[in-house]
Amino acid sequence: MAIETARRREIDDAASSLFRERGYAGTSVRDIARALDIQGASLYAHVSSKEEVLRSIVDRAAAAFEVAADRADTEAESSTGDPVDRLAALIRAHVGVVTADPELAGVFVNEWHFLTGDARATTLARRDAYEQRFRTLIEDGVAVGAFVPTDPALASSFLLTALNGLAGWYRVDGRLGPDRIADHYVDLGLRALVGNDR
Amino acid sequence: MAIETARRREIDDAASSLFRERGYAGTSVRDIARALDIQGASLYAHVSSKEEVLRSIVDRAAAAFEVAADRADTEAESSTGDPVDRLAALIRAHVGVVTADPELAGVFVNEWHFLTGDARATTLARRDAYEQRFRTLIEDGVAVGAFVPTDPALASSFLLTALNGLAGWYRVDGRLGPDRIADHYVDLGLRALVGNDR
DNA sequence: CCTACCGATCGGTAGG
DNA sequence: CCTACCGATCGGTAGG
Repeated sequence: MAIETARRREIDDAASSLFRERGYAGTSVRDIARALDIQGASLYAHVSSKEEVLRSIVDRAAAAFEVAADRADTEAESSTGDPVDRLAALIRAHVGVVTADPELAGVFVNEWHFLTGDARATTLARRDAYEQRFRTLIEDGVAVGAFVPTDPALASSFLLTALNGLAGWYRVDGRLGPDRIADHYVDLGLRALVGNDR
Repeated sequence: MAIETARRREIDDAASSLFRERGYAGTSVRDIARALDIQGASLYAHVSSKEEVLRSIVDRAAAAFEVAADRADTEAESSTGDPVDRLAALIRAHVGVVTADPELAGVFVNEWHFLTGDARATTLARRDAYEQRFRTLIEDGVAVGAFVPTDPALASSFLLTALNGLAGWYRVDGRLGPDRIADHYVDLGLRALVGNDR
């Protein structure tokens, strides 16, 4: 785990915002420094490389999604175990992470592939595992007849890209707040899989 | 309209592939040239700037989506006028464009914001107009009771980001072919909006 | 389409 | 966190 000072976190936050707007490759180390009112070279007092900043952001985002999904799953499963409720909780958790920090989520979704080496491989594995939660849940739901018979891999890709798309267009001062968006996304996502009106 | 020679098109194709993989900012002019086995500077015999290449790709992609949507709309409307059928045709058209040229579509979806000036403004307007097709169709469908009462702007964002997400993960040699994917995406998209099983 | 070259900017280091 | 600096690479031009 990286050392985490207040300044270090300010760097991540400034970088998240820039990476989301202009992309990782389109953002220079000096752009990040300028946002913090320091010299470009001064950034290296806190950070060993530009990629380390991306790594830090992506790691924190991945953890946020995983923690939210873990909590959603235990809560929903302990209450009913119904695949419909569990998927609803998972969708709500995902939307919650995105709306709580759209910069963080946006970088995780769109910029992770600029990572190299182990960080890239590890991130890919975490992304796969996260998507697997959706896929397995859909498989289970189809198996017990809670969901319409559909291709679980395709359905989870459809759903997850829709949820991730939110990280691209969500604005804090938008027309709909996080809860209203979550409600609608749960409705849309479940209806796509459940088929009959509930 | 730009001059279109065979070589010019090869440049676009090589660039599309690179832009989709590494992003516009992460791809150098020399990367594109290398893919064509020429010198970096030689590219400027065919092209006035790196951004012009992006502009050309984005314009062609935008036109492909518009043409496909126009055709889908006239065909579906002339047959029934049913919002469900019209949306099905629109989804199928969109998936068709993406699977026919995922590089072209991927660059349009993810790299258009690197455009500047008029090209950026024009592209933004075309994207808005395209999304408006979905939104209006959903509004109409809700109004006549063909779709579940839902927020049309949110529903169209949900749907369109799911469709665009396909440009990120679709591979020509993947498990499912274009038609199967289109079938499933139509099912998922319609079910999300129609609510009761058909 | 090539060679030769341009100024600007890139990520990063040295030494304080 | 700063100044001063590094080699490499960037998009692009001149002249053939």
